[in-house]
Amino acid sequence: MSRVTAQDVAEEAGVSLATVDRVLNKRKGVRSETIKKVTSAMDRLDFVRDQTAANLARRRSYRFTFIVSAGETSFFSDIQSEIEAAKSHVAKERVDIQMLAVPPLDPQAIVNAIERLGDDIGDGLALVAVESQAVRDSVNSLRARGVRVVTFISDIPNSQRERFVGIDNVAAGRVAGSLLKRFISAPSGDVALVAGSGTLRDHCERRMGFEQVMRTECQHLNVLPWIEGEEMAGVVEEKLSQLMADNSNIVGLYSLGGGTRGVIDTINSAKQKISVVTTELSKHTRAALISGTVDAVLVQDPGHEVRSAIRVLRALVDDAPINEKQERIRIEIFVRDNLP
Amino acid sequence: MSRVTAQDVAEEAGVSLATVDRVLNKRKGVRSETIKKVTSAMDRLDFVRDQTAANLARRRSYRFTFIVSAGETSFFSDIQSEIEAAKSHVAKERVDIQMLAVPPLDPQAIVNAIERLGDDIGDGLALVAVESQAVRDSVNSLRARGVRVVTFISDIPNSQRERFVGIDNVAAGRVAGSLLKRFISAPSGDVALVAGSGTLRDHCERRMGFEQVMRTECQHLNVLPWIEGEEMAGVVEEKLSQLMADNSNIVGLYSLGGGTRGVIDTINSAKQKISVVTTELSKHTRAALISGTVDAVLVQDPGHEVRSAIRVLRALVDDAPINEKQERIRIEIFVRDNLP
DNA sequence: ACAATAATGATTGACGTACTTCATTAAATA
DNA sequence: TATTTAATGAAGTACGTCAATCATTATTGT
Repeated sequence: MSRVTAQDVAEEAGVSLATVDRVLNKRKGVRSETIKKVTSAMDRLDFVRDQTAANLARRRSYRFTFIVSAGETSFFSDIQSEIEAAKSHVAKERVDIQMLAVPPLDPQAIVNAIERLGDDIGDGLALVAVESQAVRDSVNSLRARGVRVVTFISDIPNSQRERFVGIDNVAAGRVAGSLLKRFISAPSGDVALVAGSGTLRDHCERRMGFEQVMRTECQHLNVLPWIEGEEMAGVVEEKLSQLMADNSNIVGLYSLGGGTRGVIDTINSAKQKISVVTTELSKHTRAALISGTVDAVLVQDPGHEVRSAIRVLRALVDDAPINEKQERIRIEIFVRDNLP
Repeated sequence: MSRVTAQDVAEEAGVSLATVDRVLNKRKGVRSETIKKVTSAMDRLDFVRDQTAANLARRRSYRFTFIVSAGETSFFSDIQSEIEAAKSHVAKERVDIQMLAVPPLDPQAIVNAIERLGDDIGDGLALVAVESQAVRDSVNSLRARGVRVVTFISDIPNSQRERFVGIDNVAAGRVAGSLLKRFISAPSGDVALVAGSGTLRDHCERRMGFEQVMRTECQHLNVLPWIEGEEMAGVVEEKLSQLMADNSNIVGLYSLGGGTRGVIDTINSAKQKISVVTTELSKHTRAALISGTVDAVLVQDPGHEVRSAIRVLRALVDDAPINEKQERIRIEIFVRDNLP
């Protein structure tokens, strides 16, 4: 009925509790045949060590730092509130989380933040990375100090970060492309592309994926030069209305980053029927989905990403296996009818 | 540096550890003003009780039972292997899980299984429900005995189950409808509907959602009488080829349950270009997505559902709050480019 | 065969909370 | 004021594992 304890294993194996403990924690000073006796007893009894008791005894607690962009987009404020929510939740399990918001698109700000934190950074760092050699170096030196590092939402390949928690942005772009391909029923026409900034890796990757599909599978569609909206609704609105005035045959649009509100406003006041795919669930995109202005929204779930980053960091610290299926961040597609 | 303990709270509040404990566990015999002293001390010190230590001291362990359909569909074998995987994972946290597979579509089998288990069912049950008064009664009497019950994948409304872990099937049907609506570029035509069995609540609900959208938004499309495939590829194949022979203008198809393999085989050997939406990620649907036979697949993630059911049961036993966002099961849409 | 070394046993005190018992003090009632 | 009742304190044991210490055996090499 009650659980099998290390004491039970000791009795079954005919050794002392101390020896079982030595085996359990891989300490030296046990003959290999004794180890075998103990492990086989564990198998027979179906022993699983009680992780909670172990953590308690080890007085292990985890301290993780999140460094995120302080951008005023709804996506990053969602991320921040998800971190806050997760923080109070995992506090019960001896996990302590601190969050730092740094100016967006500023590699030096990240480096400085890491510098300033010093050892206070704790056992692990989840970082919304910006591609730059300085950040890469900073990450690598953290790893050398034994701090576990995961990149978060935006990756830095070729660094020693141990894992990337986020979506495959090239694939996201491809999804947008193949959805638009199916949504557009016109035999030919132009497709507009609205992005935030060319300096953001994830935006570039999405664009790449999107154009890949357009080029190879949609010869009947012509992708117009992209609009850089600088994440500001006003700028997007101005540039996009200009583009639509110049091109009367726009049949599709993919908005792959910030500034989606500007896109929606512009399309709403236009007369053409355009198939639209955008990014991020916000008040505006939801309303646009429901009204039919937008056909689909591609999303990465911030809550899932935050919780996943924490679980991954914890597994890294514990040298425990990672549940790949659980930690894969999905590219979610929302249409009007599966809105949460 | 180190965590705040109940002892620290006692000192801060100027009371004894015993009193803090009484407050913490809501035991009686403490004046309300003393309670206030203690809780305010907790706030000041930012105390969070260590759940792991608490569970250890309480010698609380959880025992949950899963009763699932033994159907040979890939979906249920996925579910079963996810339960197995979760089982070994949560064993470390004093959660013990047993799984029972019962013949599908058989209410009596469920009732008998519950009967036979008796108290061995443990603290909670996750049940792939079949609608029937006997099952409803069985669930209700479990609840009366203090066993926490969640329905799983398929719900029994009007029972005393405390929660349903699964997707909104009506919404799933609507998603299929609004995707097909966008995918079909022909100005008019017929739409085929393939289901497993009319006795399955989730299939009926999906059909309802689908027809809702078709009726209200797709007057140009004509939904043909549905095909009941009884979850067998052969039956589906036969009936569907007949249907396609009789109706030369089929432009869309929604396969909402089992037997998807038969659908795919039939379509592959047909010449028409049909827009297709199906359910469940399997070897076959993946291949069909990649080859372009199928345009989109609607999925509920079995791994997420299993883990969610366990977390929910645990929260119910602990009287802890449930993280609604985390536990909402999504209707996932897969196209060729976001396949996991 | 003897010392030197390696392996094992026995014991103990954490870790932070739960829960009980018994003693003590304060407040409410007669 | 005496007496009952309620509130609080003090102390201890338990949960299952970790980790350290010291004593006791086995197992080596010489």
